[in-house]
Amino acid sequence: ENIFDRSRMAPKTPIKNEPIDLSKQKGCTPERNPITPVKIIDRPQPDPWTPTANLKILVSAASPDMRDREKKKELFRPIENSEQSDTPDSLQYDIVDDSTVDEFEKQRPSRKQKSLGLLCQKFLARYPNYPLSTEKTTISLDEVASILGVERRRIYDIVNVLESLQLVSRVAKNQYCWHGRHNLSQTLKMLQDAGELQYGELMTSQHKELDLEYKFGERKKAIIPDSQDRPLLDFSEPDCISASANSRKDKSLRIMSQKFVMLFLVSKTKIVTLDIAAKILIEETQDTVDHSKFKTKVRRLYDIANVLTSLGLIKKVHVTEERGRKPAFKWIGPVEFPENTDELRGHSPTSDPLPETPKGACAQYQTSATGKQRFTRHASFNSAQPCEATRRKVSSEPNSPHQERQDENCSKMINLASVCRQKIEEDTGSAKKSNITLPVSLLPVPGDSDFCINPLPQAVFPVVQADVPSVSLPIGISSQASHPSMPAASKTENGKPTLVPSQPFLCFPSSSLFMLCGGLQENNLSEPLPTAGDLGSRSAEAQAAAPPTVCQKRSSQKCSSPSAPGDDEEPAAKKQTLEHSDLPISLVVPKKCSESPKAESSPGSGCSAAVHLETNNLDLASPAAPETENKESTKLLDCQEQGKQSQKKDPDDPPPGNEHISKENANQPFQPQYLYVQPTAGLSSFNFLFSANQAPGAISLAANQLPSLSVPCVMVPSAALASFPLVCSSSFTSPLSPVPDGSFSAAASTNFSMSSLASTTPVFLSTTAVVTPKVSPTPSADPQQPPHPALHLSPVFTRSCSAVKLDSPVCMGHPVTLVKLQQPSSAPLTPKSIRPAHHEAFFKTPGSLGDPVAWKKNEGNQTRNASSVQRRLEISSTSPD
DNA sequence: CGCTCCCGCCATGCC
DNA sequence: GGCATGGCGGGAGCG
Repeated sequence: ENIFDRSRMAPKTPIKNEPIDLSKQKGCTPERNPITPVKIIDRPQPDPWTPTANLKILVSAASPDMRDREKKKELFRPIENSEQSDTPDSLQYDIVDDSTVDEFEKQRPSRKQKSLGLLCQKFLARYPNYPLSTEKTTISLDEVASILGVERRRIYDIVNVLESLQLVSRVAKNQYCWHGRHNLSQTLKMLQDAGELQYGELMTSQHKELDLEYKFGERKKAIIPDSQDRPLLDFSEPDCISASANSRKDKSLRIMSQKFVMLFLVSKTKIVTLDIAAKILIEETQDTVDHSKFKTKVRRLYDIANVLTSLGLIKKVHVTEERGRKPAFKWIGPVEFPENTDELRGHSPTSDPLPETPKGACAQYQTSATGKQRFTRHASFNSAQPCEATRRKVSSEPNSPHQERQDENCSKMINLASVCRQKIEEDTGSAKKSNITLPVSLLPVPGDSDFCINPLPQAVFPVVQADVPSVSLPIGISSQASHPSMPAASKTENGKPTLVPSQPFLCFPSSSLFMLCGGLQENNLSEPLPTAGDLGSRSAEAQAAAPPTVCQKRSSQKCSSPSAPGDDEEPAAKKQTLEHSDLPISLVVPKKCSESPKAESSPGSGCSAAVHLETNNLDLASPAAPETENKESTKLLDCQEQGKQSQKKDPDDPPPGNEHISKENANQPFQPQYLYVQPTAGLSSFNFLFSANQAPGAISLAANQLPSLSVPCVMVPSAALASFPLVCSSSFTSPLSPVPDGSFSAAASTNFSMSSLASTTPVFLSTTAVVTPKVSPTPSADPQQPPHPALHLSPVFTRSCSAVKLDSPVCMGHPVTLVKLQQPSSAPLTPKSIRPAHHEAFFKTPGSLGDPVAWKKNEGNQTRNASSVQRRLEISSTSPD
């Protein structure tokens, strides 16, 4: 009763201050009153009588029904706020006073009730997820604001995020059109593609790297390739197209939202920590990031995250790292977007992404963009925005057909994707740069050959011939299971690349995939190794080739083939463990591991030291030492992969006991092994993998440097590898001591096993991706190390190595994960060093590749276009810090 | 005390 | 100048 009184009285006096215990109230009345206007809540002291107030009241009065509905819905909604439902204060309150319209505020509904997330839910509750195509729902910002009882500003926050996913589109001033989720998957797909381009490399390393990087200071640059490229972008302006000016700023929330989503889509683990996201999103970069800026970004991310959470696309989780627990969000939305064929389809140069794409916008977009500057992925991405901006200008016209707009958007996005593709293609073709990840689309089906044919072949062959891939490493990919060996050819489902038995090489288009199994033809198939799982999480499909026999088919699926004995998955464990939802996830593994000495065991190689280093990071899983390794190794990467798998299986639940699984895997002696060759300059885009299976001898290159000709190899876009942890192992046969990596590698952990053979043979491993990440850390950790360049695998390097060293020890590149280099680089060879050396190798080597032509062409550009890796290297080298 | 993130000031741009 | 948008960051709520 008291309450009532107050309320009544209240209207005139600002009572709000009074703290009333809502909880009490709640109890009182269930909802009786439908009518109460929700809002008004806090209206401040200002008199109730203000014009606005009246307006609001009127509005609310006008649509009580709606309100009710909304309320109810809210109540029912589970969401995180579920608790609130228990204590639905605000709502309840309203109800309570139904009698009093004024209701002034019920006292403040706790902060939670005013949260953007809840507000967004309310907002979403008003509109159907899948509206009939026929009906077009327009949203009036003012109306919604008043109904929901919030200021418009808040509505903008929601709408901007929704707009980034195309759930709504702006029709005119103050008006938005509700599209619902019909296009959501398409949008996500586009974002995913764009994300791969943009952040593909990152993915792999993801957490670790990022962490590391920033820990060390290098951070973003290294991480984000684009930034380097494009100078301008950032928010600043993309020059977009046609038009007009775009106000850059404006869309930042939208852009941020898209980028944020992209990060999830690209992330293997599907978990993105806020700080990492913030760092990545702060494009600018390099410099220090001012703390304030960072904070601001984080605030914005919370805003976005709240909306995405309401949409059911992400959920909050915590990641436990070395440093402690960090807030993070996990993607719980759709992961795969099957339908779009476009992507898959290839990228014919000309092809538009979508046939349907409406007009010109796209075309314009592309052209303009292209013309203006080289695209950077980033740029491209941004540029899209501008378009929107443009559109917006126009928007004021109510007339404009919504549909078109939407289409435009879509088309824009698509265009972006296409543009990116093109760009990539170009690069690829030219063999320039790099490592950039190729979008999946790039490699179409085998049939398409465009892709394969052009670029690949050339590049490939030469390489082989020229020298062997210098580095061949057998790599074991932790991932999935091991398969029994299989013939080379395999392909993936979608037409991903395939191996043709006859052919020596495989091309994998997408970054996603990866499993490779090299079948060695003659070489010694002898033991075919099982292939690895795919790395690419999502891509399970992608797969690999396996040694003859077994795997051929795995095509699409991950390799889950039977072969994998239970383990399915990736043995590797990442250190992280994901917990389902709530639980915190621990990314980190015990640090100790790093120290773990076990690894050292590798016998004889001169390089042992080097190995060790790596080992730390990597787990070696050798059959022999599975056990030891297992533990740690498991930790490593699994998360990612497992996560993926799990996702596939169960999105929500992480695979049951990642660790367990991983262990199992670990146990298994074999992991697929591949040899990885780093991309040479010319080839930069691709990575070559050779099957590890082969007998060491065979592979080892024994005699010639080129032993391999016969060996089949797979080319993988660097990006793809990025995802992998890396891998190498020479023979499975004798494992070196496995060394678990203490560090967690976020992404990729892999197990390596070095076999004795390895010892004899020199192996270099490194993933490009890996490298990158490392780099940053490295420097920090170690002072620059001039030495080591080798790892790179640059062909040249390799060659030399091979020639010289064949017998020698193995040098491994780091796996991505490695984060830390805790170890002092005891070994000279350590991967760390990789970077610096690279440069030279990179640049100089062209010849080595074998693909002279391409190479040359590119050369000029190359510098500019240096692959991301290169860039990184450069950067790092250049700026140590 | 730190994580969240609400709130609203104020800049930007268009009309 | 007014209005629509939305960047931004102070500082409060909450655990």
